[in-house]
Amino acid sequence: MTKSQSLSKSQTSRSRTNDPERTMAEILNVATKEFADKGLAGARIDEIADATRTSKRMIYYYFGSKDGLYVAVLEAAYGRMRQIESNLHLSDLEPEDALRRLVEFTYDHHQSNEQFIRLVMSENVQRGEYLAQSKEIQKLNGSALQTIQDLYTRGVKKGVFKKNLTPLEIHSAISALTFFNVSNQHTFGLIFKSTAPQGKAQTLKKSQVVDMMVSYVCAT
Amino acid sequence: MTKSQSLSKSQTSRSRTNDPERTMAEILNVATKEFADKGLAGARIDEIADATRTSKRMIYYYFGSKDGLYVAVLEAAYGRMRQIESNLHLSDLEPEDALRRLVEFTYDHHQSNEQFIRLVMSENVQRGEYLAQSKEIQKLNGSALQTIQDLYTRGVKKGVFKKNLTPLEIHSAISALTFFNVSNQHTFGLIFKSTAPQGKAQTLKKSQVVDMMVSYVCAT
DNA sequence: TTGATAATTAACCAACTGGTACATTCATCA
DNA sequence: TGATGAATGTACCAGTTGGTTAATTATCAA
Repeated sequence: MTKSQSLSKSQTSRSRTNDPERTMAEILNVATKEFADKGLAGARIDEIADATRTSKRMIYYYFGSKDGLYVAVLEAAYGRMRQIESNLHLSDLEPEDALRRLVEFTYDHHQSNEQFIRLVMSENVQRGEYLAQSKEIQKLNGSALQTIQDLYTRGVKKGVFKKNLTPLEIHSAISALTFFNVSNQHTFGLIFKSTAPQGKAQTLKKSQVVDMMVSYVCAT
Repeated sequence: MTKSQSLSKSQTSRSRTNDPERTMAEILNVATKEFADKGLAGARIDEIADATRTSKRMIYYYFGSKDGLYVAVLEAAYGRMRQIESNLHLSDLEPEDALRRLVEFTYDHHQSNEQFIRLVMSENVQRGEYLAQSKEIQKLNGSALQTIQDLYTRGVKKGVFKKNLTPLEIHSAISALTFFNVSNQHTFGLIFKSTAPQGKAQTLKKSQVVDMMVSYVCAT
């Protein structure tokens, strides 16, 4: 327990802690929630500040502007994403199993990271204008494709995969099927809710997405 | 040439035309562009008004509020969409050809109606909050599914389609593959642009989407 | 200890933005 | 024709919002 914590909380003027790292991290954390929730235009700097133990001034001190904060949030979110992605160990598995595993992982990952998906949606509504400003982003392009490249090459060599597919095609298809399921759940739910009475269930089940990808990639 | 046009344009006080239908239609039209472009929170009533031959007052006169206008825009966009969708004649074709045709149509349609896609994205960022307010929306749920239902049943009877798929599953898969391609083009383009040097080309080609759907729906 | 710099607070502001009050003109029908 | 309601234009407003000014406190190297 530090000395500052032993003071009464109602004291307004006494005892401040300087902890830039924690302040920045907290701002970024709260801002991520807010931007994911309301988008760039819908988010309010004042609300972000209020949800923080620090003040609005600090946001401008560390991030310069609302846009600057938004870009920082995007960078952090994409960074986290890449890190998680790189933790798969697909090279131990047979190509077809590896493909299944990759699809299942991506499905679950999108399913449980709605916040990230909402940030990506917002950014696409803004035509990638802010993501383009980030220099960090350039670095993380290849990794996901490399994983697929390896897996696919092994499968083709073994004769179980169709020839002439590109890693980008495969990645796009997996992304499309798993992303849409989360991103468009609300409008889809409204339009087809009477037809699909499965409660919270997604319209595309995990097994279906796996089947689709397997039947597409595997040789007939 | 009407009498009003023969007057000097600098005349501020003379000659007004009352044309409520045209006024409403123009507002709706401009608002659709603006909301599709910037989203609900990003759009500005003043900018919409300025892009119109009428005034901001008229927006409130006819649509009550910014939200009201936004809901009207959503309704009109979904209505147009449904109408176009219903103009396919798939019952003349063999099941497999009909499926191909449906996928191709949907692909092209999404490709050439980015405005609609952007509205749907915005609305999903807002968790469907405004679409849910529309009573019109309830009416248009079944039609797309009915088309697929018919087509699918024929295919199963003929033995060319897999059994135990639902129309909703098929519709979802087609939507996902064609929607994502447009909706996420910007972030995807930024991350994989160095890897995919095809200029404006989408990452998922039409033929690929058709192949995926055919190989998924058709019996092996 | 001290002095320079980094971190933080609180009050403030000008521009923006959704919305409105009010006066006025058009269209229509008795 | 004239009067009544619908349609429209102008000017305005109050609350919001991103951003700032200026003063204060913590931190740490010399």
